[in-house]
Amino acid sequence: MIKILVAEDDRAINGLVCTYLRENGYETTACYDGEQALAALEEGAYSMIISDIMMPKVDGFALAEGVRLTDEKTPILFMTAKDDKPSKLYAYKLGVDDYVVKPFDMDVFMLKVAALLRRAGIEATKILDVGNLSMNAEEHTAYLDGEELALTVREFDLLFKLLSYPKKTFTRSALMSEFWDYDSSATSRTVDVYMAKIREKTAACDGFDIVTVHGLGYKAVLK
Amino acid sequence: MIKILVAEDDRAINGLVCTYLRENGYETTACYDGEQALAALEEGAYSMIISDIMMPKVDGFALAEGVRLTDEKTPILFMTAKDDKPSKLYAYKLGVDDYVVKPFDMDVFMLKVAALLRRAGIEATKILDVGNLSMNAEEHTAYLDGEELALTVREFDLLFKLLSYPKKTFTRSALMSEFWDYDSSATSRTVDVYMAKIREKTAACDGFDIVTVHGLGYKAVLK
DNA sequence: ACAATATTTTAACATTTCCTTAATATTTCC
DNA sequence: GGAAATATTAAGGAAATGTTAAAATATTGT
Repeated sequence: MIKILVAEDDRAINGLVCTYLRENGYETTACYDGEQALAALEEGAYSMIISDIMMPKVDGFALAEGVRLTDEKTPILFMTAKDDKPSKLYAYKLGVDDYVVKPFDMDVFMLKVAALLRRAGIEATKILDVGNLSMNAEEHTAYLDGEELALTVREFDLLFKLLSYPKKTFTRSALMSEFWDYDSSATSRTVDVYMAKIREKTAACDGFDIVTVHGLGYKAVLK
Repeated sequence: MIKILVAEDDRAINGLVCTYLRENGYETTACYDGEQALAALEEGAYSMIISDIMMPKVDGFALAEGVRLTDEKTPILFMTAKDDKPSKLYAYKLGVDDYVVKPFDMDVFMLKVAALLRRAGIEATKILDVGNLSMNAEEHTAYLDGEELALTVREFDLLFKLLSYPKKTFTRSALMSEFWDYDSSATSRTVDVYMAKIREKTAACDGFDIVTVHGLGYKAVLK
């Protein structure tokens, strides 16, 4: 059973969204300000968070920021009247997954919800911020202290994967089967060379370390 | 994700149990009487049912009886203040798998839950908490009082195995056939050296002891 | 199509970590 | 007390990983 938290102070819109979600088989919890939402999140586990930006007490940005402190994976969808670029950029920087501008079409909205959930099952968020490093999987770009950090495709994929699941150890074969062609005959030692490369290029990163787990593989640990 | 249904009318106890379960990686649904529990069971599939005996509307016995009409497998664990023999006998007769008497120690309780799931053939949680030691098989990490405890792969595997089946004695050959290559020529004495290592590294653990069973092998006992 | 450039992969050697053994000390069981 | 099992330690060797450079392969620009 998929539980979705809906934070929106306009009760008419909140009710409408919840109704649609329930009709599509989701379980919903309605909150009418950010404070309520944070309280609800402490109570139970949710598969997704849908939130307005402008809300009493705690706004959507603060809510998203609070959630991302402890939870990098749960998809967050913003629905808002603010169609300005700075708000969008700020939202994505906070780790929000998607952004719909009111008024929106409910059918499209439902498709977005489904897509986000699907992706959450497979991959984490598209945007990653770890200390002074920021990665964007959509654009395949990385920024270190605001400066673009040149990473090759393989380097990017490997680093993004490790940082998407901090502390989780990945074996060389797991990484290779994900990023290398099926018929690739490359040695698993190739991964080692990339880790050396990544370590060298991210030496100035202050948010994490690439740690080798002897006998298993590699992991990223936040610090 | 493993979903567990918790049926208990005392909301404080229900909440406590759910919190612990969630902290150990399970998904929980709280019900406050037997009727609610039966309704929830019709709604979705659960890997396990934890229930009080004395509850409003439909009591634990009736709940277990109802479940066993159509479902012989799902483990049922009773937690109750009734420590009388007739109740226990009746419970086991109905097909209840285990029975804990309140008040109970939460760490022992969690191990019981893990053991029941394992016996039912349901892949257990990857998280193990015993006293001040916490192990995560997914991350292959161990924490002692919050500090990371460095364990090699072998050490981790052996300790995790012993703690997964507390009180069960493992022979050296059983452990070696599980964690060593089949063509490994290592002496079974090697296990002894690992036990010494593990004992040394877990000396500050307050939840268990690694005990030698003379002539057989080793086991972990909770304390 | 070609050269220039960038990326990927391999291979060789250096280094580190871990596993195993063996020798000795201690405990358990009869 | 004595035999067998287990505890303890340190050291040699095996295996895994780090590092570097060069070869192989892709990619790009002209």
